[in-house]
Parts: sequence; C-alpha cells; structure tokens
Amino acid sequence: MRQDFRCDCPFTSALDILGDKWILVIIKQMLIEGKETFKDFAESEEAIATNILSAKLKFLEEVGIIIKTKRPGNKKTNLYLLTEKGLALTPILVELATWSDSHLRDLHPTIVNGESMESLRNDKTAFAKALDKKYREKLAGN
Amino acid sequence: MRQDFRCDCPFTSALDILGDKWILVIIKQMLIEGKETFKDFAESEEAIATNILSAKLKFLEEVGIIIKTKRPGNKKTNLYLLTEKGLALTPILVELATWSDSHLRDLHPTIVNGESMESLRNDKTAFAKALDKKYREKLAGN
DNA sequence: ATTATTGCTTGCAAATTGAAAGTAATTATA
DNA sequence: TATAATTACTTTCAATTTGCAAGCAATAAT
Repeated sequence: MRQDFRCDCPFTSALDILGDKWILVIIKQMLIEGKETFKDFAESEEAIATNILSAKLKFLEEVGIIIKTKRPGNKKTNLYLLTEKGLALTPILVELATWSDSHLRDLHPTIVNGESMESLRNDKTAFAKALDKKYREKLAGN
Repeated sequence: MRQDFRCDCPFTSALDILGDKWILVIIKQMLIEGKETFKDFAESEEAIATNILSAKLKFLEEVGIIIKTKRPGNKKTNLYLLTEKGLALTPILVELATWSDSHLRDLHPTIVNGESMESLRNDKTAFAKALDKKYREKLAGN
C-alpha cells in the first residue's frame, strides 16, 4: 500500500493519511480504550471487518504510526502499539470529540455524556495530556 | 444521503461525519483559501471530480456544516458558506496541519513550509483565532 | 442572437469496502 | 499428549463508493 499525496498542502496531506472511516477509530481504540491486539480491535463496538482491519494495521505500520511487536514469551499474540508519531495524534482526537460534544448532539442525541466528557469540556489540554501520560505508562509497563 | 452513526462514541461519531478523503478538504478550502462557489472547489489543486463534489456539498448542507445561498442580484452562482457548526471545525484543521508539520515531512518532504506554517508553529491558538476572525469578516461582507 | 460560464447530472469502469468462510500457527485443556 | 480453542490473519465474492468523461440546462456576457 504505497502512499500518494494529492498536493503539498499540510491539511490535505494529513487527510491523505488520516482521512478515512477507520484509521482514527483504530488509533482511538488504542489510545482511549487500551486496545492492542488484533482480537481487541476486531471485537470493538465499531465492528470492523477483519480484512479491513488487517489492511489498515499494515498501512499504519508502514507510515510509522504504530509498531507491531510481541510480548516476550508469547509467540502468538501480536501487539500493536502507538509510536511517537501516533501518540502525536492525541490533540486531533481531542478536538474531534470536542466538536462532537458541542455540535453533533442535535443530529445524534445518544452520544455519550459522562464524566469523562465533563472533564474534556472543562480543560481539553489537560485531557489530552492525561491520555498521553496514561499511554506512556502503559508502554513502560509492556 | 442519510447519516448513520456506528455507535455512541463521540470520537467515532465525529468520524462518521468527517472521516473521509474530501469533507475536511472542502472545509479547508472554504476557511483557508476563501473558496465559496462550485467552480472554486472544482478548480482547486486537489482536483475533486464534480459528481463527488456535488454529493459532498449536499451532504455538508444536510448535516448543517455549510449553507447554500446566492449573492443578491445573481441568480446563477451559488455560494457555499460555513455555518457556526462548520466554523467550529477550525481547531481540528489546525491540529491536522500541526501534525503534518511535525510528523509527515519524512514521508512527504515537499509539504509547504512558508511563513504561515511558521506562525502556526509559533502559536496555534492564535492561528485558529485569526482564521476564525477572517472568515467572520468575510461573512459580514457578503 | 450567440457564445461562454456555472452548476450541476448521467453513464460506466475501477477501486474500495464488507460479510462470511476458511486456514495456519500457537496455546490451553482433558 | 492428543484435542480443542484461540489468535491472526487471508480469500472469495457481492455491494458500495469513487472517479473520469461527457452531457445538459439555466443564467450572464458579448
């Protein structure tokens, strides 16, 4: 899966990588929901088909957003983990959720609205920072 | 084009609307490049096909991100303008460009790197605010 | 009156997505 | 230790989406 860029615009180029239905959902699952194995992603509530999942994970690895590893001693289960390049997507995800929270409830009234949304509303920089920190701690643990 | 949401997750729901190759590119063209007519979009460097453009503009209008108007006295040229819901996407675009600037240059070395990128790097909140202000002034002028 | 422009739509081929089933390599269990 | 279950995929094929090219109707300019 070789990547082509439509032009030299930084906005468009980001969307050449991220502009699709699944890429950022997978990254969200890793960052927010702690998912890390093929099975984790395949069983998530968004219900991605396994062939698509396989292709997207390959692509994400190719462009350096995730790395594929294994836990020492386990030869079976692959772990997919965010790289620095992947972790740097946190602010984009936070802005997406912020926009949903404030502008998508009319179209989609059942969007979750718990205490984590409250803390997002309260201070999104802190929210992003906390996500980042939590993920780095998880990485240190693996 | 009726919209279905995959689940109640705010991240995923934003991507149900925005997660595609063209939607945010069109919004970027409006916000950053001042494009507002069908012709403007069709002639942009990203080279969107007119049938796709037509479908995406319809969708954006349906979900309330843009409105379709005409300038008084002109019965021919349609104007597509961002609503508040659309303008609220500015921070997402700014974060996309920031990520491109810092993490996409290895894969795509010819991404533009002029003085506007400099000012984005310097203070992205101010950058977003300036874009927002400029667009509101344009709206006031129409 | 004629030509050009704008904003589309239509037709069709190519690419992408998705559901379902199948496979191969581990790992757990009787 | 044989058997079953789990994990990580791949394959097949149908359906949907994308994209190119051409066409068309309404308005505006000459």
